[in-house]
Amino acid sequence: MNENTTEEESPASELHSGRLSDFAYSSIKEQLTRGVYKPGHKLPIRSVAEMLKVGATPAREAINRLVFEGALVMVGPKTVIVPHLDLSALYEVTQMRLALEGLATEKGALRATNDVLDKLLVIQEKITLSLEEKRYGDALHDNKEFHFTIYRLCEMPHLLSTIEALWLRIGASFHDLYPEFAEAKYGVHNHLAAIEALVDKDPSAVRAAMENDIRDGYRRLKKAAQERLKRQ
Amino acid sequence: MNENTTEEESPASELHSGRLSDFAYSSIKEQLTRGVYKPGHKLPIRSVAEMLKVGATPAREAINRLVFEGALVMVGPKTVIVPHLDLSALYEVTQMRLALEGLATEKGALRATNDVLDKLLVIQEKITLSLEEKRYGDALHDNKEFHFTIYRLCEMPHLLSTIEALWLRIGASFHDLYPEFAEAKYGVHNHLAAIEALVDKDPSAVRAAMENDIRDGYRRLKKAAQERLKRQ
DNA sequence: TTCATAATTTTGTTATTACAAAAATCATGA
DNA sequence: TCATGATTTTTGTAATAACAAAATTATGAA
Repeated sequence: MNENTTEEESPASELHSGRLSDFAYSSIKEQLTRGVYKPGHKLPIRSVAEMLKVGATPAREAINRLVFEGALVMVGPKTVIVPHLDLSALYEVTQMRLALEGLATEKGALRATNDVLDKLLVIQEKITLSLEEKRYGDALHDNKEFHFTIYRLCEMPHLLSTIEALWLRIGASFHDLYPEFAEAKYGVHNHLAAIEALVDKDPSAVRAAMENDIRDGYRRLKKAAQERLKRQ
Repeated sequence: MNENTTEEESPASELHSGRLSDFAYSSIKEQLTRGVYKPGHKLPIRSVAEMLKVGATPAREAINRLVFEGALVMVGPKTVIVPHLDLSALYEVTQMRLALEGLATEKGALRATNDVLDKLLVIQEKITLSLEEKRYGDALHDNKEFHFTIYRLCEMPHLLSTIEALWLRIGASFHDLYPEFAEAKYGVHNHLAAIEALVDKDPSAVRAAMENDIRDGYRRLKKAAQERLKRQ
Protein backbone atom coordinates (compact mmCIF):
# COMPACT_ATOMS: atom_id res chain seq x y z
CA MET A 1 0.00 0.00 0.00
CA ASN A 2 1.55 3.22 -1.17
CA GLU A 3 0.14 6.54 -0.03
CA ASN A 4 -1.75 7.48 -3.15
CA THR A 5 -5.52 7.67 -3.18
CA THR A 6 -6.68 5.15 -0.63
CA GLU A 7 -8.24 6.11 2.65
CA GLU A 8 -6.47 3.38 4.54
CA GLU A 9 -3.79 4.59 6.89
CA SER A 10 -0.25 3.56 7.49
CA PRO A 11 0.69 -0.05 8.27
CA ALA A 12 -0.51 -0.72 11.73
CA SER A 13 -2.05 2.67 12.28
CA GLU A 14 -4.47 3.92 14.89
CA LEU A 15 -7.99 2.68 15.53
CA HIS A 16 -8.31 -0.26 13.20
CA SER A 17 -10.22 -2.19 15.79
CA GLY A 18 -6.92 -3.72 16.70
CA ARG A 19 -6.53 -6.75 14.55
CA LEU A 20 -3.81 -6.59 11.96
CA SER A 21 -5.47 -9.33 9.97
CA ASP A 22 -8.55 -7.17 9.59
CA PHE A 23 -6.39 -4.34 8.44
CA ALA A 24 -4.69 -6.59 5.92
CA TYR A 25 -8.01 -7.99 4.78
CA SER A 26 -9.61 -4.65 4.06
CA SER A 27 -6.46 -3.29 2.50
CA ILE A 28 -6.27 -6.06 -0.04
CA LYS A 29 -10.01 -5.88 -0.61
CA GLU A 30 -9.80 -2.16 -1.24
CA GLN A 31 -7.02 -2.65 -3.74
CA LEU A 32 -8.97 -5.38 -5.47
CA THR A 33 -12.06 -3.24 -5.92
CA ARG A 34 -9.89 -0.35 -7.07
CA GLY A 35 -8.41 -2.54 -9.74
CA VAL A 36 -4.84 -2.19 -8.56
CA TYR A 37 -4.01 -5.76 -9.50
CA LYS A 38 -4.54 -7.27 -12.89
CA PRO A 39 -6.01 -10.76 -13.21
CA GLY A 40 -3.29 -13.34 -12.81
CA HIS A 41 -1.30 -11.24 -10.37
CA LYS A 42 0.27 -13.42 -7.70
CA LEU A 43 -0.17 -12.62 -4.04
CA PRO A 44 2.47 -14.46 -1.98
CA ILE A 45 2.10 -14.14 1.74
CA ARG A 46 5.50 -12.69 2.36
CA SER A 47 5.17 -10.03 -0.32
CA VAL A 48 1.80 -8.93 1.00
CA ALA A 49 3.16 -8.92 4.51
CA GLU A 50 6.08 -6.75 3.49
CA MET A 51 3.90 -4.39 1.49
CA LEU A 52 1.52 -3.88 4.38
CA LYS A 53 4.31 -3.87 6.93
CA VAL A 54 2.80 -6.67 8.96
CA GLY A 55 3.91 -10.16 9.86
CA ALA A 56 3.20 -13.28 7.89
CA THR A 57 0.39 -14.44 10.16
CA PRO A 58 -2.10 -11.62 9.55
CA ALA A 59 -1.20 -11.49 5.86
CA ARG A 60 -1.80 -15.19 5.56
CA GLU A 61 -5.12 -14.97 7.34
CA ALA A 62 -6.31 -12.11 5.14
CA ILE A 63 -5.37 -13.89 1.94
CA ASN A 64 -7.01 -17.10 3.04
CA ARG A 65 -10.21 -15.27 3.90
CA LEU A 66 -10.28 -13.71 0.47
CA VAL A 67 -9.68 -17.08 -1.15
CA PHE A 68 -12.41 -18.54 0.97
CA GLU A 69 -14.99 -16.05 -0.21
CA GLY A 70 -13.84 -16.33 -3.80
CA ALA A 71 -12.25 -12.92 -4.26
CA LEU A 72 -8.91 -14.60 -4.87
CA VAL A 73 -8.27 -18.04 -6.24
CA MET A 74 -5.75 -20.78 -5.65
CA VAL A 75 -4.24 -22.06 -8.86
CA GLY A 76 -1.70 -24.29 -7.14
CA PRO A 77 -0.93 -25.54 -3.67
CA LYS A 78 1.21 -22.46 -3.11
CA THR A 79 -0.06 -19.86 -5.48
CA VAL A 80 -3.03 -17.58 -5.12
CA ILE A 81 -3.78 -15.05 -7.80
CA VAL A 82 -6.32 -12.41 -8.68
CA PRO A 83 -8.87 -14.45 -10.63
CA HIS A 84 -8.99 -14.34 -14.38
CA LEU A 85 -12.32 -13.50 -15.88
CA ASP A 86 -14.55 -16.51 -15.88
CA LEU A 87 -17.72 -16.33 -17.91
CA SER A 88 -19.46 -19.13 -16.06
CA ALA A 89 -18.72 -17.50 -12.72
CA LEU A 90 -20.02 -14.24 -14.12
CA TYR A 91 -23.21 -16.00 -15.12
CA GLU A 92 -23.64 -17.60 -11.74
CA VAL A 93 -23.01 -14.43 -9.84
CA THR A 94 -25.40 -12.55 -12.09
CA GLN A 95 -28.16 -15.06 -11.39
CA MET A 96 -27.56 -14.72 -7.67
CA ARG A 97 -27.43 -10.94 -7.92
CA LEU A 98 -30.79 -10.85 -9.65
CA ALA A 99 -32.32 -12.97 -6.91
CA LEU A 100 -30.70 -11.28 -3.93
CA GLU A 101 -30.47 -7.68 -5.06
CA GLY A 102 -34.00 -7.96 -6.40
CA LEU A 103 -35.07 -9.13 -2.97
CA ALA A 104 -33.28 -6.33 -1.17
CA THR A 105 -34.68 -3.75 -3.54
CA GLU A 106 -38.25 -4.89 -3.18
CA LYS A 107 -38.06 -5.15 0.60
CA GLY A 108 -36.59 -1.70 1.03
CA ALA A 109 -38.29 0.30 -1.70
CA LEU A 110 -41.08 1.72 0.44
CA ARG A 111 -38.65 3.06 3.01
CA ALA A 112 -36.95 5.57 0.75
CA THR A 113 -37.05 9.02 2.34
CA ASN A 114 -36.48 12.26 0.48
CA ASP A 115 -32.97 12.36 1.86
CA VAL A 116 -32.22 9.04 0.26
CA LEU A 117 -33.69 10.13 -3.05
CA ASP A 118 -31.57 13.27 -3.01
CA LYS A 119 -28.51 11.22 -2.23
CA LEU A 120 -29.23 8.89 -5.13
CA LEU A 121 -29.52 11.83 -7.51
CA VAL A 122 -26.23 13.24 -6.31
CA ILE A 123 -24.52 9.90 -6.76
CA GLN A 124 -25.96 9.52 -10.22
CA GLU A 125 -24.57 12.90 -11.22
CA LYS A 126 -21.18 11.88 -9.95
CA ILE A 127 -21.32 8.69 -11.99
CA THR A 128 -22.21 10.53 -15.16
CA LEU A 129 -19.43 13.04 -14.63
CA SER A 130 -16.88 10.33 -13.89
CA LEU A 131 -17.80 8.45 -17.04
CA GLU A 132 -17.50 11.59 -19.16
CA GLU A 133 -14.07 12.24 -17.74
CA LYS A 134 -13.10 8.60 -18.08
CA ARG A 135 -12.39 8.19 -14.40
CA TYR A 136 -13.59 4.61 -14.42
CA GLY A 137 -12.41 3.73 -10.96
CA ASP A 138 -14.52 6.49 -9.50
CA ALA A 139 -17.46 5.54 -11.66
CA LEU A 140 -17.29 1.97 -10.41
CA HIS A 141 -17.06 3.13 -6.84
CA ASP A 142 -20.08 5.39 -7.11
CA ASN A 143 -22.06 2.86 -9.04
CA LYS A 144 -21.62 0.49 -6.13
CA GLU A 145 -22.64 3.23 -3.76
CA PHE A 146 -25.82 3.83 -5.76
CA HIS A 147 -26.83 0.19 -5.59
CA PHE A 148 -26.03 -0.24 -1.93
CA THR A 149 -27.78 2.95 -0.93
CA ILE A 150 -30.93 1.29 -2.19
CA TYR A 151 -30.13 -2.12 -0.75
CA ARG A 152 -29.43 -0.73 2.69
CA LEU A 153 -33.03 0.43 2.92
CA CYS A 154 -34.30 -3.04 3.72
CA GLU A 155 -32.20 -3.22 6.86
CA MET A 156 -31.21 -6.85 6.39
CA PRO A 157 -27.55 -7.10 7.37
CA HIS A 158 -27.13 -10.74 6.43
CA LEU A 159 -28.53 -10.09 3.00
CA LEU A 160 -26.30 -7.06 2.57
CA SER A 161 -23.12 -8.88 3.42
CA THR A 162 -24.00 -11.73 1.10
CA ILE A 163 -24.55 -9.31 -1.75
CA GLU A 164 -21.29 -7.58 -1.00
CA ALA A 165 -19.46 -10.87 -1.24
CA LEU A 166 -20.98 -11.38 -4.67
CA TRP A 167 -19.72 -8.02 -5.91
CA LEU A 168 -16.26 -8.83 -4.69
CA ARG A 169 -16.25 -12.16 -6.44
CA ILE A 170 -16.36 -10.72 -9.93
CA GLY A 171 -15.36 -7.15 -9.24
CA ALA A 172 -11.63 -7.54 -9.47
CA SER A 173 -11.48 -9.67 -12.56
CA PHE A 174 -13.49 -7.26 -14.64
CA HIS A 175 -11.74 -4.10 -13.73
CA ASP A 176 -9.31 -4.06 -16.54
CA LEU A 177 -11.98 -4.27 -19.18
CA TYR A 178 -13.91 -1.36 -17.81
CA PRO A 179 -12.99 1.17 -20.51
CA GLU A 180 -14.54 -0.84 -23.30
CA PHE A 181 -17.39 -1.84 -21.03
CA ALA A 182 -18.28 1.75 -20.29
CA GLU A 183 -18.23 3.02 -23.82
CA ALA A 184 -21.87 4.02 -23.48
CA LYS A 185 -23.24 5.88 -20.52
CA TYR A 186 -23.60 2.79 -18.43
CA GLY A 187 -26.69 2.34 -16.35
CA VAL A 188 -27.93 5.91 -16.48
CA HIS A 189 -31.32 5.01 -17.81
CA ASN A 190 -31.93 2.21 -15.36
CA HIS A 191 -30.80 4.22 -12.40
CA LEU A 192 -33.12 7.06 -13.26
CA ALA A 193 -35.96 4.61 -13.74
CA ALA A 194 -35.24 3.18 -10.29
CA ILE A 195 -35.35 6.62 -8.71
CA GLU A 196 -38.63 7.39 -10.39
CA ALA A 197 -40.14 4.15 -9.20
CA LEU A 198 -38.92 4.88 -5.69
CA VAL A 199 -40.73 8.21 -5.84
CA ASP A 200 -43.84 6.39 -7.02
CA LYS A 201 -43.62 3.96 -4.10
CA ASP A 202 -43.74 1.07 -6.53
CA PRO A 203 -41.47 -1.70 -5.19
CA SER A 204 -41.81 -4.10 -8.08
CA ALA A 205 -41.02 -1.33 -10.54
CA VAL A 206 -37.89 -0.45 -8.60
CA ARG A 207 -36.94 -4.08 -8.62
CA ALA A 208 -37.52 -4.29 -12.35
CA ALA A 209 -35.31 -1.28 -12.94
CA MET A 210 -32.49 -2.67 -10.81
CA GLU A 211 -32.77 -6.08 -12.43
CA ASN A 212 -32.58 -4.41 -15.80
CA ASP A 213 -29.46 -2.65 -14.69
CA ILE A 214 -27.90 -5.91 -13.60
CA ARG A 215 -28.83 -7.63 -16.83
CA ASP A 216 -27.56 -4.76 -18.97
CA GLY A 217 -24.32 -4.79 -17.09
CA TYR A 218 -24.05 -8.52 -17.55
CA ARG A 219 -24.57 -8.35 -21.28
CA ARG A 220 -22.03 -5.58 -21.77
CA LEU A 221 -19.50 -7.20 -19.50
CA LYS A 222 -19.90 -10.52 -21.23
CA LYS A 223 -19.52 -8.94 -24.63
CA ALA A 224 -16.43 -7.01 -23.61
CA ALA A 225 -14.94 -10.10 -22.07
CA GLN A 226 -15.63 -12.23 -25.13
CA GLU A 227 -14.09 -9.66 -27.44
CA ARG A 228 -11.01 -9.45 -25.33
CA LEU A 229 -10.72 -13.21 -25.21
CA LYS A 230 -11.03 -13.40 -28.98
CA ARG A 231 -8.45 -10.70 -29.49
CA GLN A 232 -5.82 -12.42 -27.39
CA MET B 1 -15.01 -35.31 18.38
CA ASN B 2 -15.75 -38.78 19.66
CA GLU B 3 -15.76 -41.77 17.37
CA ASN B 4 -19.49 -42.21 17.00
CA THR B 5 -21.12 -41.62 13.67
CA THR B 6 -18.99 -38.99 12.00
CA GLU B 7 -16.87 -39.67 8.99
CA GLU B 8 -14.04 -37.42 10.15
CA GLU B 9 -10.91 -39.21 11.18
CA SER B 10 -8.48 -38.82 14.02
CA PRO B 11 -6.75 -35.50 14.73
CA ALA B 12 -4.28 -34.92 11.98
CA SER B 13 -5.03 -38.10 10.15
CA GLU B 14 -4.22 -39.15 6.65
CA LEU B 15 -5.28 -37.47 3.43
CA HIS B 16 -7.03 -34.35 4.60
CA SER B 17 -5.60 -32.40 1.70
CA GLY B 18 -2.90 -31.38 4.10
CA ARG B 19 -3.98 -28.25 5.81
CA LEU B 20 -4.72 -28.61 9.48
CA SER B 21 -6.81 -25.48 9.44
CA ASP B 22 -9.12 -27.07 6.90
CA PHE B 23 -9.39 -30.11 9.08
CA ALA B 24 -10.22 -27.93 12.07
CA TYR B 25 -12.70 -25.93 10.06
CA SER B 26 -14.67 -28.88 8.82
CA SER B 27 -14.52 -30.61 12.18
CA ILE B 28 -16.11 -27.68 13.96
CA LYS B 29 -18.58 -27.22 11.15
CA GLU B 30 -19.58 -30.86 11.35
CA GLN B 31 -20.11 -30.59 15.07
CA LEU B 32 -22.17 -27.48 14.62
CA THR B 33 -24.51 -29.08 12.12
CA ARG B 34 -24.77 -32.13 14.32
CA GLY B 35 -25.85 -29.98 17.19
CA VAL B 36 -23.04 -30.98 19.49
CA TYR B 37 -22.84 -27.51 20.99
CA LYS B 38 -25.71 -25.65 22.54
CA PRO B 39 -26.20 -21.97 21.74
CA GLY B 40 -24.03 -19.88 24.02
CA HIS B 41 -21.29 -22.47 24.19
CA LYS B 42 -17.88 -20.83 24.21
CA LEU B 43 -15.18 -21.86 21.77
CA PRO B 44 -11.79 -20.66 23.01
CA ILE B 45 -8.93 -21.23 20.63
CA ARG B 46 -6.82 -23.27 22.98
CA SER B 47 -9.65 -25.60 23.94
CA VAL B 48 -10.50 -26.26 20.32
CA ALA B 49 -6.85 -26.78 19.53
CA GLU B 50 -6.51 -29.30 22.34
CA MET B 51 -9.70 -31.12 21.41
CA LEU B 52 -8.62 -31.47 17.79
CA LYS B 53 -5.01 -32.14 18.75
CA VAL B 54 -3.68 -29.33 16.60
CA GLY B 55 -1.77 -26.17 17.34
CA ALA B 56 -3.32 -22.83 18.13
CA THR B 57 -2.75 -21.41 14.67
CA PRO B 58 -5.02 -23.71 12.66
CA ALA B 59 -7.65 -23.66 15.42
CA ARG B 60 -7.59 -19.90 15.42
CA GLU B 61 -7.93 -19.72 11.67
CA ALA B 62 -10.83 -22.16 11.62
CA ILE B 63 -12.73 -20.29 14.32
CA ASN B 64 -12.17 -16.97 12.61
CA ARG B 65 -13.44 -18.32 9.33
CA LEU B 66 -16.59 -19.54 11.01
CA VAL B 67 -17.09 -16.19 12.69
CA PHE B 68 -16.53 -14.52 9.37
CA GLU B 69 -19.28 -16.46 7.67
CA GLY B 70 -21.65 -16.07 10.57
CA ALA B 71 -21.69 -19.62 11.87
CA LEU B 72 -20.18 -18.44 15.15
CA VAL B 73 -20.45 -15.03 16.72
CA MET B 74 -18.17 -12.80 18.72
CA VAL B 75 -19.84 -11.50 21.85
CA GLY B 76 -16.71 -9.88 23.23
CA PRO B 77 -13.19 -9.09 22.09
CA LYS B 78 -12.09 -12.48 23.30
CA THR B 79 -15.18 -14.63 23.30
CA VAL B 80 -16.80 -16.43 20.42
CA ILE B 81 -19.85 -18.55 21.04
CA VAL B 82 -22.35 -20.67 19.19
CA PRO B 83 -25.02 -18.11 18.28
CA HIS B 84 -28.29 -17.90 20.14
CA LEU B 85 -31.41 -18.15 18.08
CA ASP B 86 -32.22 -14.88 16.44
CA LEU B 87 -35.64 -14.52 14.85
CA SER B 88 -34.67 -11.67 12.58
CA ALA B 89 -31.67 -13.58 11.30
CA LEU B 90 -33.95 -16.57 10.74
CA TYR B 91 -36.27 -14.38 8.69
CA GLU B 92 -33.44 -12.97 6.63
CA VAL B 93 -31.88 -16.29 5.93
CA THR B 94 -35.25 -17.73 5.00
CA GLN B 95 -35.82 -14.98 2.46
CA MET B 96 -32.42 -15.63 0.96
CA ARG B 97 -33.01 -19.35 0.96
CA LEU B 98 -36.24 -18.94 -0.97
CA ALA B 99 -34.48 -16.84 -3.58
CA LEU B 100 -31.33 -18.91 -3.92
CA GLU B 101 -32.59 -22.42 -3.37
CA GLY B 102 -35.52 -21.65 -5.60
CA LEU B 103 -33.05 -20.58 -8.27
CA ALA B 104 -30.92 -23.69 -7.89
CA THR B 105 -33.96 -25.92 -7.98
CA GLU B 106 -35.38 -24.40 -11.11
CA LYS B 107 -32.07 -24.41 -12.96
CA GLY B 108 -31.35 -28.02 -12.16
CA ALA B 109 -34.77 -29.63 -12.26
CA LEU B 110 -34.60 -30.85 -15.85
CA ARG B 111 -31.33 -32.64 -15.24
CA ALA B 112 -32.62 -35.19 -12.78
CA THR B 113 -31.75 -38.68 -13.92
CA ASN B 114 -33.38 -41.85 -12.65
CA ASP B 115 -30.39 -42.46 -10.44
CA VAL B 116 -30.96 -39.14 -8.75
CA LEU B 117 -34.65 -39.84 -8.30
CA ASP B 118 -33.88 -43.18 -6.72
CA LYS B 119 -31.37 -41.57 -4.43
CA LEU B 120 -33.93 -38.99 -3.35
CA LEU B 121 -36.44 -41.72 -2.50
CA VAL B 122 -33.86 -43.58 -0.46
CA ILE B 123 -32.95 -40.44 1.44
CA GLN B 124 -36.58 -39.67 2.08
CA GLU B 125 -37.10 -43.11 3.59
CA LYS B 126 -34.12 -42.58 5.84
CA ILE B 127 -35.56 -39.28 7.00
CA THR B 128 -38.91 -40.78 7.82
CA LEU B 129 -37.30 -43.62 9.72
CA SER B 130 -35.02 -41.29 11.66
CA LEU B 131 -37.94 -39.11 12.67
CA GLU B 132 -39.93 -42.12 13.86
CA GLU B 133 -37.03 -43.26 15.97
CA LYS B 134 -36.39 -39.75 17.19
CA ARG B 135 -32.85 -39.67 15.84
CA TYR B 136 -33.09 -35.98 15.08
CA GLY B 137 -29.43 -35.47 14.30
CA ASP B 138 -29.62 -38.05 11.54
CA ALA B 139 -32.88 -36.62 10.28
CA LEU B 140 -31.31 -33.21 9.98
CA HIS B 141 -28.31 -34.62 8.20
CA ASP B 142 -30.39 -36.49 5.66
CA ASN B 143 -32.76 -33.59 5.17
CA LYS B 144 -29.80 -31.50 4.16
CA GLU B 145 -28.65 -34.26 1.86
CA PHE B 146 -32.08 -34.35 0.21
CA HIS B 147 -32.04 -30.64 -0.52
CA PHE B 148 -28.49 -30.54 -1.76
CA THR B 149 -28.94 -33.56 -3.98
CA ILE B 150 -31.45 -31.46 -5.86
CA TYR B 151 -29.42 -28.26 -5.73
CA ARG B 152 -26.33 -29.96 -7.07
CA LEU B 153 -28.15 -30.70 -10.31
CA CYS B 154 -27.73 -27.15 -11.59
CA GLU B 155 -23.96 -27.43 -11.46
CA MET B 156 -23.40 -23.92 -10.14
CA PRO B 157 -20.65 -24.17 -7.55
CA HIS B 158 -20.77 -20.55 -6.46
CA LEU B 159 -24.48 -20.82 -5.86
CA LEU B 160 -24.02 -24.05 -3.95
CA SER B 161 -21.43 -22.68 -1.60
CA THR B 162 -23.52 -19.61 -0.92
CA ILE B 163 -26.51 -21.74 -0.03
CA GLU B 164 -24.38 -23.91 2.21
CA ALA B 165 -23.23 -20.84 4.10
CA LEU B 166 -26.86 -19.94 4.69
CA TRP B 167 -27.66 -23.34 6.17
CA LEU B 168 -24.71 -23.05 8.48
CA ARG B 169 -25.75 -19.62 9.66
CA ILE B 170 -28.94 -20.79 11.30
CA GLY B 171 -28.32 -24.49 11.52
CA ALA B 172 -26.51 -24.60 14.79
CA SER B 173 -28.71 -22.28 16.76
CA PHE B 174 -31.84 -24.23 16.08
CA HIS B 175 -30.59 -27.64 16.86
CA ASP B 176 -31.69 -27.80 20.42
CA LEU B 177 -35.31 -27.08 19.58
CA TYR B 178 -35.49 -29.83 17.04
CA PRO B 179 -37.64 -32.24 19.05
CA GLU B 180 -40.54 -29.86 19.34
CA PHE B 181 -39.96 -28.70 15.81
CA ALA B 182 -40.21 -32.19 14.42
CA GLU B 183 -43.32 -33.24 16.28
CA ALA B 184 -45.04 -33.80 12.95
CA LYS B 185 -43.47 -35.68 10.11
CA TYR B 186 -41.52 -32.72 8.90
CA GLY B 187 -41.31 -32.05 5.22
CA VAL B 188 -42.46 -35.44 3.98
CA HIS B 189 -45.27 -34.07 1.91
CA ASN B 190 -43.19 -31.36 0.26
CA HIS B 191 -40.34 -33.71 -0.48
CA LEU B 192 -42.62 -36.18 -2.18
CA ALA B 193 -44.21 -33.38 -4.17
CA ALA B 194 -40.77 -32.29 -5.29
CA ILE B 195 -39.88 -35.78 -6.45
CA GLU B 196 -43.13 -36.05 -8.39
CA ALA B 197 -42.52 -32.73 -10.07
CA LEU B 198 -39.01 -33.85 -10.97
CA VAL B 199 -40.47 -36.90 -12.63
CA ASP B 200 -42.90 -34.66 -14.51
CA LYS B 201 -40.01 -32.47 -15.71
CA ASP B 202 -41.79 -29.43 -14.32
CA PRO B 203 -39.14 -27.04 -12.95
CA SER B 204 -41.46 -24.43 -11.53
CA ALA B 205 -43.46 -27.11 -9.74
CA VAL B 206 -40.29 -28.48 -8.19
CA ARG B 207 -39.38 -25.00 -7.14
CA ALA B 208 -42.81 -24.46 -5.63
CA ALA B 209 -42.49 -27.68 -3.64
CA MET B 210 -39.07 -26.76 -2.32
CA GLU B 211 -40.16 -23.25 -1.47
CA ASN B 212 -43.12 -24.70 0.37
CA ASP B 213 -40.75 -26.89 2.31
CA ILE B 214 -38.62 -23.91 3.26
CA ARG B 215 -41.65 -21.89 4.30
CA ASP B 216 -43.12 -24.74 6.32
CA GLY B 217 -39.84 -25.19 8.06
CA TYR B 218 -39.62 -21.50 8.77
CA ARG B 219 -43.08 -21.37 10.31
CA ARG B 220 -42.48 -24.39 12.53
CA LEU B 221 -39.06 -23.22 13.56
CA LYS B 222 -40.34 -19.76 14.37
CA LYS B 223 -43.22 -21.17 16.39
CA ALA B 224 -40.96 -23.49 18.33
CA ALA B 225 -38.49 -20.71 18.97
CA GLN B 226 -41.17 -18.33 20.16
CA GLU B 227 -42.66 -20.90 22.52
CA ARG B 228 -39.28 -21.62 23.99
CA LEU B 229 -38.54 -17.93 24.39
CA LYS B 230 -41.87 -17.44 26.15
CA ARG B 231 -41.30 -20.36 28.43
CA GLN B 232 -37.95 -19.13 29.65
C1' DT C 1 16.26 -24.97 -29.94
C1' DT C 2 13.64 -28.16 -26.95
C1' DC C 3 12.69 -30.93 -23.49
C1' DA C 4 13.67 -33.45 -19.35
C1' DT C 5 16.03 -33.36 -15.07
C1' DA C 6 18.65 -31.58 -11.33
C1' DA C 7 19.73 -27.80 -8.19
C1' DT C 8 18.17 -23.86 -5.89
C1' DT C 9 15.07 -20.59 -4.20
C1' DT C 10 10.68 -19.38 -2.78
C1' DT C 11 6.66 -20.34 -0.40
C1' DG C 12 2.71 -22.03 2.76
C1' DT C 13 1.94 -24.07 7.01
C1' DT C 14 2.30 -24.73 11.76
C1' DA C 15 4.23 -24.86 16.59
C1' DT C 16 6.03 -21.89 19.74
C1' DT C 17 6.63 -17.78 22.42
C1' DA C 18 5.73 -13.26 24.34
C1' DC C 19 2.65 -9.94 25.51
C1' DA C 20 -1.25 -7.13 26.36
C1' DA C 21 -5.90 -7.19 27.29
C1' DA C 22 -10.02 -9.32 28.72
C1' DA C 23 -12.48 -12.52 31.70
C1' DA C 24 -12.95 -14.91 35.82
C1' DT C 25 -12.14 -15.29 40.56
C1' DC C 26 -11.65 -13.74 44.95
C1' DA C 27 -11.80 -10.47 48.70
C1' DT C 28 -13.75 -6.80 50.99
C1' DG C 29 -17.13 -3.71 52.60
C1' DA C 30 -21.76 -2.10 53.03
C1' DT D 1 -26.88 -10.70 50.03
C1' DC D 2 -25.03 -7.89 46.89
C1' DA D 3 -22.06 -4.80 44.74
C1' DT D 4 -17.36 -3.24 43.97
C1' DG D 5 -12.60 -3.43 43.34
C1' DA D 6 -8.23 -6.01 43.15
C1' DT D 7 -5.90 -10.07 41.78
C1' DT D 8 -5.18 -14.00 39.14
C1' DT D 9 -5.99 -16.68 35.21
C1' DT D 10 -7.27 -17.15 30.68
C1' DT D 11 -7.35 -15.58 26.17
C1' DG D 12 -6.49 -13.67 21.30
C1' DT D 13 -2.97 -11.87 18.55
C1' DA D 14 1.10 -11.59 16.02
C1' DA D 15 6.17 -12.34 15.19
C1' DT D 16 9.38 -15.85 14.52
C1' DA D 17 11.59 -20.18 13.26
C1' DA D 18 11.74 -24.66 11.19
C1' DC D 19 10.31 -27.69 7.82
C1' DA D 20 8.53 -29.81 3.79
C1' DA D 21 6.85 -29.07 -0.55
C1' DA D 22 6.21 -26.45 -4.56
C1' DA D 23 7.90 -23.25 -7.97
C1' DT D 24 11.67 -21.53 -10.39
C1' DT D 25 15.97 -21.52 -12.50
C1' DA D 26 19.90 -23.75 -14.26
C1' DT D 27 21.88 -27.47 -16.60
C1' DG D 28 22.47 -30.98 -19.75
C1' DA D 29 21.59 -34.02 -23.58
C1' DA D 30 19.22 -34.90 -27.84
